[in-house]
Amino acid sequence: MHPHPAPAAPILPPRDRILAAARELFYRHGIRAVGVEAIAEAAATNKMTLYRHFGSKDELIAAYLNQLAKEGDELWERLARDHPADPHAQLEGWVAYVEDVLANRGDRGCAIANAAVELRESDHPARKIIDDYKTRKRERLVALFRDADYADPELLADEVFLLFEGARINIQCCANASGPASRVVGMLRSLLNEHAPKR
Amino acid sequence: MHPHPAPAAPILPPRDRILAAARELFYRHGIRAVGVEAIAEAAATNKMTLYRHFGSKDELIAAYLNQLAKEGDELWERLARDHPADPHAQLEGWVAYVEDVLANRGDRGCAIANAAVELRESDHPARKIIDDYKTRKRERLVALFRDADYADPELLADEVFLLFEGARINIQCCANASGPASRVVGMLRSLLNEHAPKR
DNA sequence: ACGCTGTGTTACTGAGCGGTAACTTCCTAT
DNA sequence: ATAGGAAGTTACCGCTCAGTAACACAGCGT
Repeated sequence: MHPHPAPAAPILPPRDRILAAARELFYRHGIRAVGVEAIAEAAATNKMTLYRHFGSKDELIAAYLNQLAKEGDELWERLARDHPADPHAQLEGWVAYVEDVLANRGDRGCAIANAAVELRESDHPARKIIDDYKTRKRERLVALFRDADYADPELLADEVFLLFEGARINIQCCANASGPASRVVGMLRSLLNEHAPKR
Repeated sequence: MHPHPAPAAPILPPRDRILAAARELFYRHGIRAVGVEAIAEAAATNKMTLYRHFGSKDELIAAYLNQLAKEGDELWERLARDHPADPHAQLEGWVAYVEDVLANRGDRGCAIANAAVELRESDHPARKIIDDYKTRKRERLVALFRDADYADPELLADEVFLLFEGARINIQCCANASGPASRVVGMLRSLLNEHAPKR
């Protein structure tokens, strides 16, 4: 009942509300399809406050993508923390995460990949965030396969990486939910087993 | 020198020029990023003529996607014609096509998949075209693997399909050209060999 | 009391968008 | 020769967009 610091206040500062609203709307309807006014309104605030925190829509987009990239990175850190010095378990944990993502009805694909499709200007501030994130993700997979003593970790990582990327883009092309994406987790597990290194 | 029917006239009727311009601009800059005025101008015509041939931008988008889908379908028909009753050769032909596509510098991914990302309204006329095309493509691959007597043609087709889709989306996320996509042709050939049926 | 800072509110600008009206020009079929 | 239709031209409508100005109002620490 303490009024001021509100231990777990349900009301966030405007900047966080704006970022949360942008995240929801950008992901659901697309970046170019959503105007700043709609975001401000969804954040229960107004355009002026939005522009005080983010100098332009492009900056807001960059902040949106930075947030997503940060959360993506945290997944890997969590995997490493939960299974220290056990790359096999980390790989399994990642596959479980993939399973979760693909099981989610109403998934609209990878928000970062979608942003790459929508933002094609090569000088857009978002491009570096996108490229860096995807490169980092691929390198994490390679490192994991290498640490797990798989032969040809680059090739295996690329294969696994592309299967997941393909699944998430294909979801958006098939109203039919029983498309190729529904089988990808099985493929991943098979790949891990088939190429399993010396045990 | 006959003036009228112009045997191989370099000047196409307006409708074709508009469609060609739309194709170029939509693919290069994105559908939402390009206005009808710019398309008309690039087609060396004007907005009125554009609207006489296509009732709205959405109809133009649909025509654009229909054209792409038709050309995609023609690839498969050409493969079947070039290698009649030889599904193995057809598969090899498809891989060669994939190799061509991925070797192309400045590739911006699958135009149809990109459209799926940009056009999320579930009632957009483009959605059906997109879904149908991707479903058809997947089924063609399945049929080809089945005809070629591969075991589990659905699984193999999905794997190959998703690898290609993943490669084309990933190209747009990596300024770095030596990304995972550069290895996908090798993966495809390995898959075809590894799972090769009784010869 | 004071000022400071962050927020809300309203109204506005200028540009670009999709789409249309009205008229002219030109080619072609008869 | 003439009429019809397709194409070009210009100007316009209404709307939405990103971004800004000016001002009012709060809470806060001093």
